[in-house]
Amino acid sequence: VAELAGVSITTVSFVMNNKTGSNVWISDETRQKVLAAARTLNYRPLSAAQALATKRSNTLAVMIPHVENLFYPHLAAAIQREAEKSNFEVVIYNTDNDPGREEAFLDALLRRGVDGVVTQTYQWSTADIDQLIEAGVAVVIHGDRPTHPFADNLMLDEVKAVEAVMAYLVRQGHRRIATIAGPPTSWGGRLRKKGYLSGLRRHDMAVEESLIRETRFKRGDGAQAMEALLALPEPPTAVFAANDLLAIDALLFAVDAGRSVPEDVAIVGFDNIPEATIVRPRLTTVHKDVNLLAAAGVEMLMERINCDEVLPARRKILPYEIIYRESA
Amino acid sequence: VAELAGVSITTVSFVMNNKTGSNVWISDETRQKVLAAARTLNYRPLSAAQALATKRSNTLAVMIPHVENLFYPHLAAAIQREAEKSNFEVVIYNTDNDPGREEAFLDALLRRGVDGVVTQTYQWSTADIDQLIEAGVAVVIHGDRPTHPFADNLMLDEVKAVEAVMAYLVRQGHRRIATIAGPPTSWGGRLRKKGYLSGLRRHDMAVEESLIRETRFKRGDGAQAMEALLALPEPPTAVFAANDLLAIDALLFAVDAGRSVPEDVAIVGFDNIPEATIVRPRLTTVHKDVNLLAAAGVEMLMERINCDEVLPARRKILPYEIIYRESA
DNA sequence: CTGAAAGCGCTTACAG
DNA sequence: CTGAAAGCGCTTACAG
Repeated sequence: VAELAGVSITTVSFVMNNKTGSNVWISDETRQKVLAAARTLNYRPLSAAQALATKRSNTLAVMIPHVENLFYPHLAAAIQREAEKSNFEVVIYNTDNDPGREEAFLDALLRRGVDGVVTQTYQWSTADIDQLIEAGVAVVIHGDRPTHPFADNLMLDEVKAVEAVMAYLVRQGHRRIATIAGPPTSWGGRLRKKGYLSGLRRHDMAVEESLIRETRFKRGDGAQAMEALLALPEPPTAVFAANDLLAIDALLFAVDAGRSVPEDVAIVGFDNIPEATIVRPRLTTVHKDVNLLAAAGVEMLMERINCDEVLPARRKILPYEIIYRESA
Repeated sequence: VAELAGVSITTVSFVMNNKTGSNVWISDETRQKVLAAARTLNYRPLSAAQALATKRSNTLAVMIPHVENLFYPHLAAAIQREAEKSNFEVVIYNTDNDPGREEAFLDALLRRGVDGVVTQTYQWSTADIDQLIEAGVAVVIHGDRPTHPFADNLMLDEVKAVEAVMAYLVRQGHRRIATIAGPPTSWGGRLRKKGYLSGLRRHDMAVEESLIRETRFKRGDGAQAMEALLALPEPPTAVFAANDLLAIDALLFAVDAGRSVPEDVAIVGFDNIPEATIVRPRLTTVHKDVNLLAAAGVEMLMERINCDEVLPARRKILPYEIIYRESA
């Protein structure tokens, strides 16, 4: 390649990688020559070749379950910024919650030989994760499922967060609290529902099936759920939605239907996406910090990657915070 | 690799790639053997090795200027879905409009040896694009800059779209129309401003500097601009914002300041992002179709990739549509 | 119908 | 301080 400018290809490789370590020394003179040549030739080592030779791709992957929820693009971007600091590339993969696409992602991961992945998945089995681990890829999972002896978990204490929301709602005088729960197939949906249920219990409120609406995490589903809730003979005075997408949907439906929020129904969400401040009234919600998540995730990944043995599972719980705005 | 299951590594490669073409024939028997072995071994060819051997990465890159504008995550996701049909991976790169990150992206592109890229860039020079073309990567650019003899352009007729918006506003009786123009460094900003100006001209309205606010494309900037506009001795009765992010910002500011939209000020945006329907009043805007953009972009890329010579520049203009909602 | 061999562009012991 | 050589895991003429 760039040895057209003086020396051996070995030497070029050494200076490009600053391999001035163990028993390699490059004279300043040749180093300059090489650097100059590289510059004029506009030389850039092909990452595919490097990956092949070193068995390290310097690539991280992140899987996001959908794009329409701004939380995920933001998370992905944050991870990208974070990974750059360690000179890692990141490839972002959107599955739209499609099991087929999750499988395809697993395949792509393995074929590309990424060094690590941070993911949130509905479908992967322990066997799938085994494959990754065996292939030497580090994995951190958002949420607590599936648990795996050699994969890390990264999450908020979502149950506790929702319990705190419930306590707040009760303090506001609410005794009929509904939830728009999201899909039970998602760990987030399950955890948040669990928090709702235990919140009910702690305050001696009965669970009423009609106040629990399971939905997907899709735009539109929140409105539908809210419609059903408002049509109840005895409608709830407050509703906790399992994420902001749903909450905003529900809030808009209520407002457009002529109810006032929070007077007629209080609404609180989860995630704190940017849209939470552009609806009126502004959405009260629990803040899930994308940058914290990204930093912690990449850090855990890096520790695994820069370590020879495969570490046992770790679990990291990040802080949450309730953001009190106008909807509750 | 998987030849532990019978035959030569050549044969494996042949069956994996269905290379049953020119002078290669594989007996059904061996084919089955190989397939079976591959399955039990869970074999997946390493893409890095394939890329190295074939000089083709089967990867597309897309650069997006920011994430906070949902338009771009959506565009990226659409491109990803589209590329999958041709069995291409796509790597998404977010620059946040940072020139340094744009440079880094160029570098990453070249090193990774992507086959094609669709981009929208403020900073790349013709020389930068030359580098890509020479390296054999196909490039399609959103917008019309920089023009390059061997890169394709893909865009709406943004000028005409804005002229249509202006005509509509005039038809509604507006004679004092302002614009929140976005940055003049972006082609979108420039084009849309051009449309605004020519719209003014067509309807014999004078251009008034105080009615033209140049901003970044950042959340918050629209509010600031709207504040200035409303504080004018003679405020505008309508404002065209260069994108929905800005428009929504402006709309919220006006509403929160007690003006009614569109009675006191009409507002129209550009892009038609999902948020446009979650503000009240709902935003009137021009629809820029992400799926069309993605399909056309990937198609142009594929044509270049599957063609031996390098095609001369082409330009594709996509249709736009004004979506009339409540804000104007 | 199938295999041996060279080559893709790098890195890394190993010699000198 | 520097270079020759093997090897990373694939593909692809070329022989047979």
